[in-house]
Amino acid sequence: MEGANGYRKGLWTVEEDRILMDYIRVHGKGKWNRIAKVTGLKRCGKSCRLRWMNYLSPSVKRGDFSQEEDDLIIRLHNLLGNRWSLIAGRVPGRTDNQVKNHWNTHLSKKLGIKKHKSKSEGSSQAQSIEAKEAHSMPSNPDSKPPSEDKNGETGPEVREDLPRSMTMLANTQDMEMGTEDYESSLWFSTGDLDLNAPSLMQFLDGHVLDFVWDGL
DNA sequence: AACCGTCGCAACCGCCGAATT
DNA sequence: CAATTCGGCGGTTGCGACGGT
Repeated sequence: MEGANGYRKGLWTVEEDRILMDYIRVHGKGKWNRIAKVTGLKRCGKSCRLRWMNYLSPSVKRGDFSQEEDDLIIRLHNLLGNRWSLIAGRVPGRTDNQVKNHWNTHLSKKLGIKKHKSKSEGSSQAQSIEAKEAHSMPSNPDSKPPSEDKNGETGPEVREDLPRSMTMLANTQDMEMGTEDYESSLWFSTGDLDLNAPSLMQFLDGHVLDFVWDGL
């Protein structure tokens, strides 16, 4: 159970959880590598951080994903690919690990998406779409078709205040989300989508969530 | 009841960029 | 400025739970 460096591995015990929570209550988050020294906990800093972020943090929502969360994740994944931390940042109470697991175990099956083995292919583009479940997406029979937009707007809107790529992003709210459309909607390459660019981050913070919710 | 295969989730690993020394 | 440390991310693995035979 202990690695060569003396750190424990595997599932956390109740006692370990308690020690970690006590530490964070007193010292706050961060300085994860200090925890082992300060508390005697035989866990590396990374493991402590992960345990807190994915399980112990009071902001983490437990339990099944709702249909709304599923739809939101599907749409965000469609936009962002496997940027789990970005996606999770826009699904309240869910962690990147939760979102990633949920995608890999439930949603990718639901959508008929196969994972490729190859690591180099990365991102959502590494995934192929099986035609068998075409038009099953978003698999919620109650979900409103995009055409029933709240404003009754029809057709893509060109936003002149945004770069072209942003406009295209924004217009994805009007996508028909059949599986084939899902595939074809992956219009960007990871190179096109520089998520570290401040403009895009501002865009995401200010816009994406709005239209994502509107589209549900 | 025992065995076996599958599933789902928690945790680990390797890598990278930022911050610090 | 180089080396080291730290925090974060995405991909992958390990294992317990569960269902079928």
